[in-house]
Amino acid sequence: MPLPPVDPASVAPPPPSAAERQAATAALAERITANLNPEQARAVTTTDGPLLILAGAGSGKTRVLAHRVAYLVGVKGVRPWQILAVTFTNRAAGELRERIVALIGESAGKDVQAGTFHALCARVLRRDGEAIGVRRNFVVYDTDDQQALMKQILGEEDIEAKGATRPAAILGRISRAKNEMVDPTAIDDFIPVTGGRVAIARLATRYQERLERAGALDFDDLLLAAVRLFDAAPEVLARYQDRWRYLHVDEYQDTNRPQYLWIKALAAKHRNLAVVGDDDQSIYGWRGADIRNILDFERDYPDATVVKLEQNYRSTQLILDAAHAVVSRNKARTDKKLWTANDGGNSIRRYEAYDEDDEAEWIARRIEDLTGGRGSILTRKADDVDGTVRPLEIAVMYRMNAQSRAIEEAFLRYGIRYQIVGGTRFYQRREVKDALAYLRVLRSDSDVVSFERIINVPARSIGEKTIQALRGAAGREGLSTWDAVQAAIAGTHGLDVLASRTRNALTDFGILVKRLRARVGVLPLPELLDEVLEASGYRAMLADGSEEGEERWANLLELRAVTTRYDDLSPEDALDRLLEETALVADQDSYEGEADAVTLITIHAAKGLEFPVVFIAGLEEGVFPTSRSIDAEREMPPRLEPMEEERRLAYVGITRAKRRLYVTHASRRVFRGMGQLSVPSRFLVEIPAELMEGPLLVEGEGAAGPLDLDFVFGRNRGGRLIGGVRPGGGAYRQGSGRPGAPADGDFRPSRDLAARRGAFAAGAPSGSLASPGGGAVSAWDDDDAADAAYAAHLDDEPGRAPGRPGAPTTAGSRPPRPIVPGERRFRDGDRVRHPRFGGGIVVTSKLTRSDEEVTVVFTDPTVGRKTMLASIASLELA
DNA sequence: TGACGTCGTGTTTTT
DNA sequence: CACGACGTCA
Repeated sequence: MPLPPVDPASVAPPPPSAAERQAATAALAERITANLNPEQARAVTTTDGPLLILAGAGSGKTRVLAHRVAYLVGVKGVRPWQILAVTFTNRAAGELRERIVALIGESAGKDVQAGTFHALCARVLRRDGEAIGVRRNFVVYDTDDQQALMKQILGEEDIEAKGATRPAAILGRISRAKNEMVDPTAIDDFIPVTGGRVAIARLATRYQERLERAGALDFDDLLLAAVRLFDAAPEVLARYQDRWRYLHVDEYQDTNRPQYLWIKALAAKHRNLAVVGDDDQSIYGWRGADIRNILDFERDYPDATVVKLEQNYRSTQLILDAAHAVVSRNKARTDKKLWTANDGGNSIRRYEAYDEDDEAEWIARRIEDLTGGRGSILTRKADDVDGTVRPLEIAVMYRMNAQSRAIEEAFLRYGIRYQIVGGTRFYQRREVKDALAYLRVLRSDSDVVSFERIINVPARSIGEKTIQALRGAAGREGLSTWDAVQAAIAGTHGLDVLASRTRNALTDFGILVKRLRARVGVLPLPELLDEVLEASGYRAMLADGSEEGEERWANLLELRAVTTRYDDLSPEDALDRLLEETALVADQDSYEGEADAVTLITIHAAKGLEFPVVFIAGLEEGVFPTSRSIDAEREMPPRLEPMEEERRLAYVGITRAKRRLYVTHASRRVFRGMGQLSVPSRFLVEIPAELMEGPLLVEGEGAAGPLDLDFVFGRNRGGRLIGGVRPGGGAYRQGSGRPGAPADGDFRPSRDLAARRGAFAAGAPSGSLASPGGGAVSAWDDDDAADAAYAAHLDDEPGRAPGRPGAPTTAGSRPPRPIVPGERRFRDGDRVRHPRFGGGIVVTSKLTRSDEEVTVVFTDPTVGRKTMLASIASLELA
């Protein structure tokens, strides 16, 4: 702990007696554990030896970690820098550090080593990597860089890059081998191509050679090299073992083999290893995470103390019940159940949308209600959160980034502030990568990928042919890329065939780089960046008056702002740090908890976050769970792990919600430009009906029903079943009996599209529901049955039964709503069509003396929001 | 060489 | 749809 400076003039107090010191420490220990439950306290005070903390979602594990560090420092007298905390994301590391600082103060807190595996390994390698031949100034190649490199190799090997020979696909196989710690240059893995087969080992060999020559490590190599270093250089390992005596690993269930071995090596000497994790939240299997690492912890460390944190402080019991109902279907998991002292909570609200735009609109309207926004139909407080929620308390989560687009568009139309986390990551934007590539070129002669990235950006007439000549010469003559450029300028090393025009261009480029290099270490980093952008002509290139150029320039200014963060370092160190950190930082870390905006985020990226209100969109078979997991399940023999991982992902998503959860799905969705019909996700079905408004399960039609359907997804008006989902995942549909219409039978949702269309046309849309009132209702109408009932209740409209009797029986058509004098013809949420303005949705509608005033938000953004009189505008229900 | 159009193709999640 | 590969023309 920091001590106040000693004033020599003052009389030093007598040193405290041993007894006094002991009492003070005990008091501190008391204070640290005061606000913890007994299990949390045990996790905090069990400081020595291996410790496994099984921490369920929302059980306060970050709290435990932070308090544990405080306890180590304050009570056990451990020096802050002897404590290592490894997290999975930079954001988690930052949060943890913040919490620690809050507990033990800035000066001690900042010395605690907290970071991701990748960042820590990079740091270790930067310092000691030379022992295994890793250059001190290595660069980290991200996915883009790797692909650029692999593309080169495929070109040289004359392999057509498509399908399984796409750079990404090949790199995926190489990465998988590395994650399993199999040497990719020696694997027996081939891709069949027309007229032969491609050996992955050969491409991997080339790839590793290139990385080596470029002085680069990819993400996987960062971990592998760090493990290799500890293995090959015991004295280096010993140094780190003695420095980091108290080890903590967060999200242990997500560690892969190299990470496991790295931490195991570090822990081998002092054995003070505390790992925190939850097998139910293991969602990175596709990246090599090995759930066995946590399941086998007790086998690895037989003397381990095991603490289970099962009290949840985040969510309502209802939300926990829903989450548990889903995840407990998994076979591979340790049995456990979270509980909470929080109240029961609101039902989960479900909405079946017509398509993704309708889904997005519905979410936007719900958010208006929740926040009391301008279009809100709620004037009364209907439950604990409605009308009182701030945008920052809301998150919309989805399975894949592509889903955010429709939601963004709706938010734009509704004027809802939002922030997107993830997606196109900032440091992956072209202009940002270009600028960073310039900076990397200033630091390295050999970074081919960066050289090739910028050598002709902005255009300086150095084309593909020239680049290939340079590359060829570098390979042939063993030159660095920079030396190859010099050789081309001088016309040596067989590079004397280039036209004088290109030689001039190269000369100019060489002068530019030299000039900029002379400024490194002289100019402060932000000014160096200015100089780079100016001298290279990059700024001029963007200043073409286009909107795009402006946007890109704005991004570069943002990058410039980042460079000012390293003001306290020397310009040279600042540059190196920038390059290091930008390679290892994802945009996930850009999540701003403070901005008053709705958060749009993938479930993966949302892990570790919590929100009072959560929407999960796109709960459809094929989207969530993904079609890949469904395909895997259908393989012979079936592979069940992908589906179990999807289920865990659903669990993670649900448990992000503190008070209110909304789940949505669409009955049709445009995917890669093509409309697809969708069936509700099995995860929706797995949530017990009584926890949801708008139950999916129809009574008496469960798995044991006569048709052996997992659930029924629709009935026609007569209450006749129109289809359902088979236990194996296939779908069943009932024929309409009409001539020409398909007959009863099974079909496969993801393959037999024609059959699905048949099912769709046969009776009713896929999402028809039995309403709470018992009548049949078509949910692609607009709001689902529960929603309609809810709205009816709020509107206090007599004679409006829930579920809107008289629902259509034929897809696409809709009975006209009768015009009743003195009664509103349009209701909030109605989809309408206007001859000139196209389709839209009614936002508000109110009766005037003699007419009805309808406000409609049209789908066409150029039309926007319009208020019109129902008697004049030829507005029709769509 | 570079600008521009057409065609084909693939799609999760991220350090 | 959105992006990259490839072909054509200036």
